[in-house]
Amino acid sequence: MAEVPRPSSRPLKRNEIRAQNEALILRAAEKVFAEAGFGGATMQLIADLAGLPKANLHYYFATKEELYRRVVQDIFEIWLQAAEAMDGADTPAEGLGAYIEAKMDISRRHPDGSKVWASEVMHGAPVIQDYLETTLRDWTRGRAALIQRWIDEGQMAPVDPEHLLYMLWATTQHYADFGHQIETLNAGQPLSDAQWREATETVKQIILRGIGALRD
Amino acid sequence: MAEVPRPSSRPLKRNEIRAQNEALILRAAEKVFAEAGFGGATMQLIADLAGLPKANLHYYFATKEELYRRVVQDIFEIWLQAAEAMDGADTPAEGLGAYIEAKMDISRRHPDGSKVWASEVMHGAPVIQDYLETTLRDWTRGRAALIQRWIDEGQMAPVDPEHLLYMLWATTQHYADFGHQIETLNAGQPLSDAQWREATETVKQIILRGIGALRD
DNA sequence: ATTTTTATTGACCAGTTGGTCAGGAGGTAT
DNA sequence: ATACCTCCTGACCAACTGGTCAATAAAAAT
Repeated sequence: MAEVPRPSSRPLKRNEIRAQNEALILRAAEKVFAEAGFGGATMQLIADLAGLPKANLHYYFATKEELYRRVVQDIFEIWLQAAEAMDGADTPAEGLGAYIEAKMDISRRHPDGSKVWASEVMHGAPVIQDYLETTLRDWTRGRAALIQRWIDEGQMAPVDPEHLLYMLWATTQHYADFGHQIETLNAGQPLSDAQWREATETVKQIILRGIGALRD
Repeated sequence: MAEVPRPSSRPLKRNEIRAQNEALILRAAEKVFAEAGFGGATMQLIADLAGLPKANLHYYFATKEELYRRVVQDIFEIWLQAAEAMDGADTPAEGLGAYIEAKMDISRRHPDGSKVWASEVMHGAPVIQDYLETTLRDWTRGRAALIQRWIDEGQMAPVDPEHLLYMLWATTQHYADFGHQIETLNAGQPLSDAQWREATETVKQIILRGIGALRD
């Protein structure tokens, strides 16, 4: 594995050193955890990818699990932020369309984070169970209520809001989590800009039409 | 972990012993691989769950990887078989509807296998890459052609067939792979019969309507 | 009955892993 | 300058892992 280069090499202040090394380690950890899973990842691999001695990792992150937890939290934060695209929209087509676009964009830009999250949930969420039960549950309830409002207003068909949300998550995250499979079926090539656009449009079209949010 | 009991305890012929122990080990392995990932799974854990000494596992499966490969192949076979539900259908509503139902059923009955597959693909398909490039690629091409035929016949809207397939996989498998998350959001309870039916119907409705395969 | 093949298992091993630690280097404040 | 705090790292270790093996039991074939 090639090392991740440091952004620059001018003299560093202490604040910067900490911030920079943590970021460096987190980036390497995200990749290694995504590729090998928690159990398959080793601190040595992460250290090599970050270009630091293993002992240095333990200086910034006491345990492998602490490092892992940070990686999982980071992707969760990114998703929460993307969810804001859904608020402030008047119509389902607008709100859900923007949410789909935001999540597809994240799948493209943070495939490793998505995989780590998927892996964590698949294994029973041993380290982020509390997030599921608090933040995620609240978030889901709120958005389900928003969707229900749209249904009550006659702006979309009466579908179960939670299952609709699951469908959005499943479909968008699939492009990150199963990216390798998609790439293999795409003649071994990563999706091009145009293909990502087509994927996003297809997903939007099928779902928005499927819930009767498109006038046609 | 509690042991998986042997089906019966009458005197066994050699054929039966082999078949029974392999099945016993495979079932335990599927569960452990699903819960811990390949790297996190240990032969000792699998042995304990199967109720056999670890050395006995190595008698039937030479290496951990060989055992793992068998687990992955098994779920793949199950999915291929389910795909036949799609053939012989005259309309997209019929064919895709049956396929969705079959895949939802598998997600419910074989959640562990689905997770192992997902994990394998997420980590770059190190042991089943050839399957992706041969069987899966051929299968996908064939079904995409079938969908394209439906489009050409005017039986459904012109959506990209491959992205539609990805959407079917993503949505149905999500109920297995992210089952823990769904359960957590469902007040910690597994989905009931009625909830599984509602999930299946919601998925079918949104997708079939989304591709214009439902007359309404 | 005896030989041969298959199945079983406790004990063992070499390699790897997460994590520790003492000692030193390098900024920062006084 | 010097005392102090943060940062760095090679060497080390106890625990665990996949896998081996020789000895034994059980069944099948002769």
